[in-house]
Amino acid sequence: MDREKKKIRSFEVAELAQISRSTVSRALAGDPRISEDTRERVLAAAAELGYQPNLIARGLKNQSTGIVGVVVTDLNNPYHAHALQLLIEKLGARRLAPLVFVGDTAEGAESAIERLMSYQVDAVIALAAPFSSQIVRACKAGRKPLVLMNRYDGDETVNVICGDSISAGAMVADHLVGQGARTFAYFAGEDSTTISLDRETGFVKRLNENGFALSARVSSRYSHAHALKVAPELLSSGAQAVFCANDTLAFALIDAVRQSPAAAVSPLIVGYDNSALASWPIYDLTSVDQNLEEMTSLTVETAHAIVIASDTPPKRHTIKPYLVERGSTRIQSA
Amino acid sequence: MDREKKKIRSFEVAELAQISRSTVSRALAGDPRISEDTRERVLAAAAELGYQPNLIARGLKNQSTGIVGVVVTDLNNPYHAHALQLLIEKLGARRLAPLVFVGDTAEGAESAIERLMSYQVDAVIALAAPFSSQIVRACKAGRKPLVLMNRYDGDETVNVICGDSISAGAMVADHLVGQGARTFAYFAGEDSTTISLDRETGFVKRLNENGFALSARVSSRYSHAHALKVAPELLSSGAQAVFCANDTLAFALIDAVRQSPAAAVSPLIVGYDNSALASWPIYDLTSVDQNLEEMTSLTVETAHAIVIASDTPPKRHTIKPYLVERGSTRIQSA
DNA sequence: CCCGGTTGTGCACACGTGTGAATAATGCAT
DNA sequence: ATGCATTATTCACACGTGTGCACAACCGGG
Repeated sequence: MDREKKKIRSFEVAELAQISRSTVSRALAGDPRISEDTRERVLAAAAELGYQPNLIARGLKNQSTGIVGVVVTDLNNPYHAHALQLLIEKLGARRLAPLVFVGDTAEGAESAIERLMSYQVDAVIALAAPFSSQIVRACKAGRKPLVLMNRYDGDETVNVICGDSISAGAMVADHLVGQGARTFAYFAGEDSTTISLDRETGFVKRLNENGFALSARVSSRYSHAHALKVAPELLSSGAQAVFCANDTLAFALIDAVRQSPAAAVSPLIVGYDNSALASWPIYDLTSVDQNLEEMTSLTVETAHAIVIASDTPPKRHTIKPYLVERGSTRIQSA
Repeated sequence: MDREKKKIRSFEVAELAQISRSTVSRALAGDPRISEDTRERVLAAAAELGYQPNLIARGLKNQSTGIVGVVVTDLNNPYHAHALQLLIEKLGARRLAPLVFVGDTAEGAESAIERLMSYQVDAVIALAAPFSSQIVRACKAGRKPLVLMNRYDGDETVNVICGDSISAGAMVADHLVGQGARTFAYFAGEDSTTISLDRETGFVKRLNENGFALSARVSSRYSHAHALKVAPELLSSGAQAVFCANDTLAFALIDAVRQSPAAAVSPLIVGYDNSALASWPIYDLTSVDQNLEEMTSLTVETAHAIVIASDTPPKRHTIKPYLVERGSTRIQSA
């Protein structure tokens, strides 16, 4: 074996191809000024040595590293984990590399951004992150383009890719009314982000248009245990249908119904995120699918456009979600 | 506002502090040759300008970027997602930055490693990745130190941090015997990795030592849907206790019992990974906890040691898992 | 023969940092 | 005053790459 091949720089390739280093660089970049036969010779030499360009050096010279910072909050939430996976895959397809940080607290997010700056990332993607105001401020201070996914901020100068929560709420209202429900409740999450509120307002607005109103509203932290504790309060309202801000809340609500000593008939229940668990027969939960596939595609596409041309004007996109109907909103046979 | 602060290099700091650039570098690095008052002046200037060193340039010069490549397979598996989150947090605490790639296929893993090489990562962490042989080969070719987490390979030259699957299997056997079970089955996963097999051999060995044997064995892919389909075959064996290679398989088995028309008594069931869902009342599953907290700590510690001193000899560590007992292995009152 | 145009290649610099070697500054004893 | 030791600072180079500009080679037409 070639025990001592230590480092293979463009210099070694040039040496083997009997040619200057600049020509190697141009040949690999596809510069038309290089003749066809020398290009072939360079490619052969590069392949033989297994040359891989040093992207750190290239990044220093080009002032563009091809690294994209990704800030995420809680990977224990399967929805975030799935989104991150899709982002990583789609970034990779465009030859971008994701530097991932967890910012689950305000100062954590801020320090994550600072470190991303030090690594000269070409752009930052913030994934459903609270503390968006800190992130926006930090990115603006460092002149780094920012793409907010599923979070939006008043600022008009940042890119935003967002689900259409208002029409999702309306869609759910229509579905529940169509299934025959007449009294409605909303199981809210703790966060006061615009996105989360939009789901509720879209829901309530469409209910009103159909001549109905919200008869109960309970909010909980986004944990199964806590949601399970407050769910009985919601059930005591006797609403025939409940829209939950989150699949986790919906699962807890279903569990609460099952634990309830009075074997009352379950309300119709709709969740949000269409996580894997929703399709399991034990829950069989009707849920709103945010179309993460398309959302992440658009996010990466936007980030890529910025990396290519840094003067790309900020875009604001909206993704249409769709409803996946399952057993939890089917009229009970009994 | 300082609209045109454009770039702040160490040069600008030197200029403000009326001093040379080298002195700035040494002052920030804590070189004892720098006098105390000039150091203070440098720190003040750096703070005033908000100077953040360019880690790309530093990486080029020092031949050490502080970037660690992380290869993961499936973030939709909550166990992997949780592990990744812990890894990211602990790497950050040691001022290392994770460049994350998904290698869910053999050639995907290989290309991920190649890209990591191009970015001159200081080390590679492979997280429960199949195709470990390709990864080991690629890292060896690029002279990159590798830490395998929860996967091990015959190769003695790579670092390995692994759960003690054999003793976990024994622990489960003891627990089930103690709960009064007399006939046993194993619900296996599809993969033929040593780790997965060790769980079974540890289990069977301890059963034998106690005078029992395995009466049934069924294997399935690691998806809820597929496991649900093959579960009845396992149930038909009539075993009083089932050890599952995975929480996912255990959940599917529980679902299968519930769907079963013959309202037979459920066997005692034990899972593996202690995922969040296991603690939900609806499953209340006894499960083996691999102690991810400690496992990720040790993984990062090992990677860090390599970054500091690249001649650190390869270590092989084993983490003791523990059993979390819940309702699924409690003797039924009925 | 000379000159302008075309084509292919090489020289030298820049990106921002860390660091060995050299230099200036200072104290101290001769 | 001068030589020597110690200290504080600066000079210049290296890391590996891309690229503007100069330059060589060649060719054809006047």
